[in-house]
Amino acid sequence: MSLKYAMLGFLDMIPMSGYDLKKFFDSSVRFYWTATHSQIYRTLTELEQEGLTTVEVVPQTDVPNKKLYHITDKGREALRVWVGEMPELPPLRHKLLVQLSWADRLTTPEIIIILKGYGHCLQERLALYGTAGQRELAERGRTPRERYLWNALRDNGESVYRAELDWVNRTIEGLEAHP
Amino acid sequence: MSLKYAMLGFLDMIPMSGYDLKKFFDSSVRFYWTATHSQIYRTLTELEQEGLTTVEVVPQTDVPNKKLYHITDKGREALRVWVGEMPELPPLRHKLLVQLSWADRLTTPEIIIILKGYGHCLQERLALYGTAGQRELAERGRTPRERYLWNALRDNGESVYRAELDWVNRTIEGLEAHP
DNA sequence: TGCGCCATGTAACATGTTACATGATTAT
DNA sequence: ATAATCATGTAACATGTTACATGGCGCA
Repeated sequence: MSLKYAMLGFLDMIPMSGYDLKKFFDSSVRFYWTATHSQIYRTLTELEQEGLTTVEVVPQTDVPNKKLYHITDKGREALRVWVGEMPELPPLRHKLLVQLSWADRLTTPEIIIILKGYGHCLQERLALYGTAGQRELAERGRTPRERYLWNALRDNGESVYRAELDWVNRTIEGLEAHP
Repeated sequence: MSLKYAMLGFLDMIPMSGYDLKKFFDSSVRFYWTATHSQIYRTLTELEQEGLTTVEVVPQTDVPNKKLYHITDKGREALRVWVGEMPELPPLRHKLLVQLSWADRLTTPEIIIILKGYGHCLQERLALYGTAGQRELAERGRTPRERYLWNALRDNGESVYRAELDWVNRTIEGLEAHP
């Protein structure tokens, strides 16, 4: 369900096409929700059928036509209700941790290589959070409170990834004592 | 794919039924992978078709018959290979963060209620990590290194959830300055 | 009398991924 | 030449959830 409302939120900022939505997902929400273009086009059709959006076809010269999706009042109301729902812990599906569960089949250096690989991914992600582009995104919020919330989202990602990076380093150190 | 190998790992400890597997998932792996019984039975059929397991039907009196799944040599080899794969960041799908993205539609007290609700979930989860049962689980590892790894898994969960809990409290404090 | 444990499964649905499919324009 | 950008979509598949279906035993 979250995808639907993530999309509605974007459409409530400004009407856009599936192609535009994909770009927004890749550039801003990438860190806590992802979607492929197949999923986005499918979901746009559903949103329209449910009356949460309407479509406007914009003819363009030279480039293909664009279908601009506008949120309806019903869509805005549905979004408001969903945003107020009680949250739960996201169901974790952490491949690395499953691998480590059964990693006693590998040598210690092999396990360390895997952990280092994961640490490298974490560092890349953290570097992205630090870029100017990501900081500016939060400044596009429409009210001071929205800007505060968007910065809090970045803070969440940074904190969690940093905690995992510390854990990776701790775990490698401990492993070196297990030959 | 992870589910398949999470199951193979359990079957390599001791042959068991789908019912047993479900209990193991609920009691030990629950924190970083989950599965419903439908999924487990479906996957067991697949594992058998791929020759990674064999089945032994154990007649029982009074209770329904049991199908014990045994891992094969091919299964053990497939597990070893999978465990050595290079890890990636798990794709995050964090409903709370999507909600917060669009939460400017709510009043500040409403947002704080949601954050507090999430903080409550985190505390419950952290309390589980601290119980004796969870500590003992790690002690069932078959080698010192496996016990070390299983404790590291618990450490990962604890660290990440604690980081999120700190973030929740920080964010609530900051929000109280935004009326 | 009703609930939880034991133990299996199927069916329908929702969600997410990958590959297939088209086709013009612009930059290297 | 060839790749990227713009812009749409479908088909097949993989994965995950919920509801339906059965049936005996032991406990409160």
